[in-house]
Amino acid sequence: MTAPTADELTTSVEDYLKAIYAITRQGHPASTSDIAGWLGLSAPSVSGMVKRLAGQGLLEHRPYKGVELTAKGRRGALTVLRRHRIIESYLVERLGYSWDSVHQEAERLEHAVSEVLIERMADALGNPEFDPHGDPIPRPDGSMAEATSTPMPDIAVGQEGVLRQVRSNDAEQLRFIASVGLKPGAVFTVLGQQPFHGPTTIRLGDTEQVIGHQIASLLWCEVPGEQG
Amino acid sequence: MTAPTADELTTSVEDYLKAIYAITRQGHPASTSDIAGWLGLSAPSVSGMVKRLAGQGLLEHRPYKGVELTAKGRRGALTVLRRHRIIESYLVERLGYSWDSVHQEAERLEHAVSEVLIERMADALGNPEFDPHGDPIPRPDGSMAEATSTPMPDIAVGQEGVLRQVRSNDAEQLRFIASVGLKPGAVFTVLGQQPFHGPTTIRLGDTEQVIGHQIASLLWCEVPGEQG
DNA sequence: TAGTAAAATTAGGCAACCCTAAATATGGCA
DNA sequence: TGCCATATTTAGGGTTGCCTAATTTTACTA
Repeated sequence: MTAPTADELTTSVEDYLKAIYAITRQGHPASTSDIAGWLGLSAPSVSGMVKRLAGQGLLEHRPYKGVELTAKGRRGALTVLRRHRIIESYLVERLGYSWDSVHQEAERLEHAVSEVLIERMADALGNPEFDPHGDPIPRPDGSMAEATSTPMPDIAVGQEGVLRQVRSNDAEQLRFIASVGLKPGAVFTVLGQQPFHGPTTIRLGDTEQVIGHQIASLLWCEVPGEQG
Repeated sequence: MTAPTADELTTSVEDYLKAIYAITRQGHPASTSDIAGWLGLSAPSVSGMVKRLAGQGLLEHRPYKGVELTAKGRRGALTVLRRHRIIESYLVERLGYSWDSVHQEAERLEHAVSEVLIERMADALGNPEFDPHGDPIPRPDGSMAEATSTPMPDIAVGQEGVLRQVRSNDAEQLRFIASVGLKPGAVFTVLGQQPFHGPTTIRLGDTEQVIGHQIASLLWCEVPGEQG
């Protein structure tokens, strides 16, 4: 009894949870400097906040080792993530934002929006499972669809892929992409990927194509058998 | 040159400006306790904040006398008010909120929304001049349409009025309102108004009607000659 | 294993805002 | 005109969160 969870996290707390969630996705605990870098804060600020959050039961802190989210912290992070991605989806679908300009707006709104509004937006959109960036949207219960597509530059060399979505509204770009023979459903094999945002080389039918990073990262592809 | 205005007011500051704007609408300066009452804060808190806001050039403070907005302060207040009313309009029009449930949501969003988003929502709605409560929406330049209708309980006794809008989506309520002979365009005279949210008595044609406050405040009316 | 560079934490401060208690100014009434 | 209730402001504190400087821990390397 007494103060059960007192939800209502502050903007700062929500940002920390999101950051830690994103960092720990990689599998290892989040270090103080990881978090500081992610949020653009000084390490001592993070140290202090981490202590407070651990005190609230939102994360587990092993001093000098790093932090991980508790179940409660993860719940908070997923709630914010759902808000963020629903907002992005809504702004793109209903208010004409381009998918690459919504982030900043969502970043501020996600802390101000009520659960009711999020669910109304979600309903209005037909409860989408993926946002305009192709990232899966956490469901209200915290579960999430498997991410099934990947930007072309992230596909391992040698892998075969199927183009699923072209993330651009730019007529010029779309025309170029079509001109090299790529359209949703196209099957290709990745032959090479230069590092440092270099071009991707693919075999498409009988031809080889070299695709610059800017374009390649608009091409979201499914890699057969990638799922668990 | 140098720091021109450094816009970006905090949530608190925006709330103070809105409150002071609303209070000073009545013509007289806003007293510390008026503001405290409006915002639900202690008088000393307001005293302190007033000093800070005056320092920022947002309002003029005559100690022990009260405060008024400067041009800069008024601009801030009208910006927030525009945001608030556009948001309310959008939520009602596009996301199925009832006009009496949007206030709280708008109260939080108005501090998080960008100017771009507000203008997109406004465009999507066809740049409305009035919000779902009948209040005029400040234009981006700060000007505002004249408010031409008033809720029935706010009409002075003896005044004649014309029903312009029934602010309800509730079928029951609409049926009741129609049953007493009221429909948009109906002309009536206010015979009495009990205080403390008491009923309004009107003459409508040959009959007298007593209308409870809940219903009466849904009835937005035009009072001939009220405008300037 | 000692030594040191990097990472993390502690110390000490600051700004925004809010609060209660204590002092002070105002303005109306006797 | 003087007194007093009321309104306002000043004093003194607390919290959240961020920062820089100093200290401590860790972990890698010689």
